[in-house]
Amino acid sequence: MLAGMGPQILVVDDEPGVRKALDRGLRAEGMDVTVAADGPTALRLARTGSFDAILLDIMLPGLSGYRVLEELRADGVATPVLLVSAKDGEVDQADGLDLGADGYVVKPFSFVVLLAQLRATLRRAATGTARDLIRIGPLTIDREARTVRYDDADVPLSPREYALLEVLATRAGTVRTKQELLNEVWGDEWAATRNVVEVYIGYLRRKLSAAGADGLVRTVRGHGYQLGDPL
Amino acid sequence: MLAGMGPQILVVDDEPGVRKALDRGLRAEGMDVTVAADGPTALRLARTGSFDAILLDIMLPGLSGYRVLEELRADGVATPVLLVSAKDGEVDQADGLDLGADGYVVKPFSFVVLLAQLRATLRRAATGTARDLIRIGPLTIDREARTVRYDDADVPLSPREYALLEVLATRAGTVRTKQELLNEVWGDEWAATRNVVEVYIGYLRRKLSAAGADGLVRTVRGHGYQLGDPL
DNA sequence: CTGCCCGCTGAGACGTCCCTCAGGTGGCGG
DNA sequence: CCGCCACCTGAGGGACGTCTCAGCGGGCAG
Repeated sequence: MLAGMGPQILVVDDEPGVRKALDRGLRAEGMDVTVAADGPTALRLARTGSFDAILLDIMLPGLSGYRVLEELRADGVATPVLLVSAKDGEVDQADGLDLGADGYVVKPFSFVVLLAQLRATLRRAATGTARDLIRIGPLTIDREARTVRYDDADVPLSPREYALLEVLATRAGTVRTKQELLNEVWGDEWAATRNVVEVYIGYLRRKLSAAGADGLVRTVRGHGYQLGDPL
Repeated sequence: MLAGMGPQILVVDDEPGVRKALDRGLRAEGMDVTVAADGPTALRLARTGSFDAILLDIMLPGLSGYRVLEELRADGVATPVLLVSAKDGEVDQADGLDLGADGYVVKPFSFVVLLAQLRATLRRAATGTARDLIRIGPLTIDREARTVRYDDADVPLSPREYALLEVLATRAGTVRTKQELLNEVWGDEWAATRNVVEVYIGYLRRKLSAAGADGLVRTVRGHGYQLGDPL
């Protein structure tokens, strides 16, 4: 694999082990990798605008990844950025997506997952497609990565919970009956089942509430459920 | 939502319940839906070429979905087709992907999953991007849907198993050491662990073997593992 | 041929996800 | 105000995914 053939990737991380692993893995995928260990170096390199994507760790000594991203965007550099956040919730005031990030990966990440995100980002950039996001106030649903964020905090959902939330979110403000939800989330041939929907609404509320989102899913007695304010 | 505004979808299924559910669900997403209950009708409608995508059940009375797809492609109709297969393995001689299908959904499907596939298909068609597939002989890995097929049979893998296979497949024919696999599949900060890789290689081999693929993953004693024939 | 060591595999512990069931609670009609 | 019924919730069981461990077997070096 010759240099200059593949997409140019800038990897920014302060841990040498992570840098090395990403370097090797991405090169094996035919990408050209440049590494940086700190914020200022990352900024200087990124400003050249010669990269197709940037993998940016948030926890950096001196200048946080958020700040790097912010400055880049302020300078008009539009290179796609994938934020890499530390394992714990990594609460921060600024919403990375609002700052212009193109995706998140949460440590510890499997390389395959990171690679999928990176490829998706490159593909979007190449074709000029927008990211497939649903935004309802501070709630952000990423339909491609199947992740949910509230106020920049990750909301970990099981597949079923995610599917239920997505269905509710696609028509936020309208009431969906339990039967509709059963059909769309659980499948078609569900003969007269139990109160699965109620239980999962409960799970969803609990997890959303833990992330600070209370009252998002409201019950319309005798009709069904509804996400967010009525239309 | 007015007709004519969204993507035109043709839904072909012989079960009225499924047709109705898909019709409602897709319309709620802003798509324009036309339904057909049998193969000949589907063919007639699809030949008009006025659809953006076709959801095609394989089990159809009279004319199977495979045949419908085959005839369409023979007629030069390039409309993207998503095959919907019955719950069991649905073994068939013809490889749907070879016939020109753009994706698979296995019943019973959650609507959210089907929708994600459909949206991806529409996006690809709109931007002219190719599907992200890895093919190694009769083995097909769909990196977008994270599914694996062997000889047109679905190989169900757990996330870990899939990740391991994908990493092996990205450089088929070359030997990957266990340490590399650990780094790329399990993550970076894995201090001196046990024989996880060996165990998962075992799982992978068992599942691949159950699908008819024997000897795909070979052991290079003292070095690591390798997918397929040496280069 | 023989012993060592790498790799394989079965068993099992542990967590998570999915679903059911049986009460409890609170809204709303009468 | 009272009772019914829709909804909620805690408890629990079964299935699955993930990882560890211990013992076995077979390749390969000596």
